[in-house]
Amino acid sequence: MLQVQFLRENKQSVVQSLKVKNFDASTIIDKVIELDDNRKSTQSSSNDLLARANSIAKEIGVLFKTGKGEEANSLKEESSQIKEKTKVLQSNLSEIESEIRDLLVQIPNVPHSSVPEGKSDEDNETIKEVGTIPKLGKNKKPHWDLCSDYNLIDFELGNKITGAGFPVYTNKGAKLQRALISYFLDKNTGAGYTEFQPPHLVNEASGFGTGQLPDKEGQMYQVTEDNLYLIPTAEVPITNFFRDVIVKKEDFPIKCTAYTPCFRREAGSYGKDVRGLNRLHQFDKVEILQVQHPNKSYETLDLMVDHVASILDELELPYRILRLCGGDLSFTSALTYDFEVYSGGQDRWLEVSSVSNFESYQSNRLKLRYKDKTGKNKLCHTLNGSALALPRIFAALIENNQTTSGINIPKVLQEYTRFDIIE
RNA sequence: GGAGAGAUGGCAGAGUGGUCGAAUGCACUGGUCUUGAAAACCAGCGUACAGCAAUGUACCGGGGGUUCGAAUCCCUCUCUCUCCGCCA
Repeated sequence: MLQVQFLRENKQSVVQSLKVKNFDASTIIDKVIELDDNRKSTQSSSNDLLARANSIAKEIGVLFKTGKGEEANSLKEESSQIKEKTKVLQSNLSEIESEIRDLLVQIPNVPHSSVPEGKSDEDNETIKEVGTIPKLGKNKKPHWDLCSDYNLIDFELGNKITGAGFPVYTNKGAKLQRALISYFLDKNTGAGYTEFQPPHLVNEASGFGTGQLPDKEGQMYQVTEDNLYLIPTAEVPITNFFRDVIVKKEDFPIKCTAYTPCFRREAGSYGKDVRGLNRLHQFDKVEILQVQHPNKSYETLDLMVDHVASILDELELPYRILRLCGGDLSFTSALTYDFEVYSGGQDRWLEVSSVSNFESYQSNRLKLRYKDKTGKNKLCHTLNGSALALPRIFAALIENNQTTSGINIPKVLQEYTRFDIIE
């Protein structure tokens, strides 16, 4: 959510920048400012009345103390009239405030100046491509075939006990999964991130804090009996650690990492995108997240990108880094780099990480602030990314490393898996 | 699941109808003192909105009510704790 003050001061540039996201902000900003003017004047007349009512109450107190209670009657009369008036003003005010809020949540975050124009993922800008596309020959298989050949994942069993999109990892598949989680967490903590194990269910307030609620309610699994939601990403619980928090500026940067399963309803997905591990209702992910001073957040974004890249380097997976264009950039992000690995069995790029700077967009909603030099509270910047999402890494690893004699495990994982080949 | 207790500022903890945005202690910040530090002393120290400012208004878990006036009384919701039951 953007701040009204910010919109007032930067209307033209905001409108201009949001064109990159294909969003016409002009009318909505005018409406917000108009409502905010209205808010100010309503609040100020209400405050004047309340001030009078407060002083009447004090006067009456004095009158009663000095035994002149009967002189209070006319004051009481005035006070109850004031009460009528303020009641109306107050209800107008809360209506105006909720209208402003409703409008503000419709305005996406302002994209960073480096965000390229574009309508869809086809317009994303490839800024780096690393590694070589594997040449697998014509006997190559996609991961779903490899999974059944080598007994790594039982999709049918998952269908039986839960449904489509809930795979059962078995044998060396389960071990590889566990190895990846440990390896990712070790890499992240090694880079200074503090490890957390958050709850996998969150309450309504947390859903609002990170913006899943009220709009994207349909994307989350809900436990209605207790009014809790299964997390779609660790970002939700971890970011909400910082809801209503004022951090000390010497604490910057705050770096968190967590492994969690992620639950997504993925309503409306179909086709080759959902085959095998490509898109699941439950999947594992290790997330990294930082809270940073506004002056340093872009420096931090670069560091996070480098960090994710170093993991993919070690896994020896070919990957490319994309700068998302305005049309593909998420609602809340100012700048996002996507990581895609090449999965040789399917011959396609798979998104495995998305690293974003939200600037103060999340912080404003969360009320996550720090005290600046003059003691004023200012909004922090938040950033997060996957390091990394498991299923597509799993898919790319087994597809790219398949040989006629088995699937080779990259060196860096072997101390975690305790085997170097799946036969 | 049953019974009870509670929710106040960063923390601890007073406050049961008026001058309480809230005592006191700790923590924190600045100053005096000191070669330096500690101690002691002095001062400051919640958040939001409006305003150039003085200041005003709101907030004592959330919402509603009674009253001229509510942290304090009433209703309701949420959460936490204790005991019992169940249990990894």
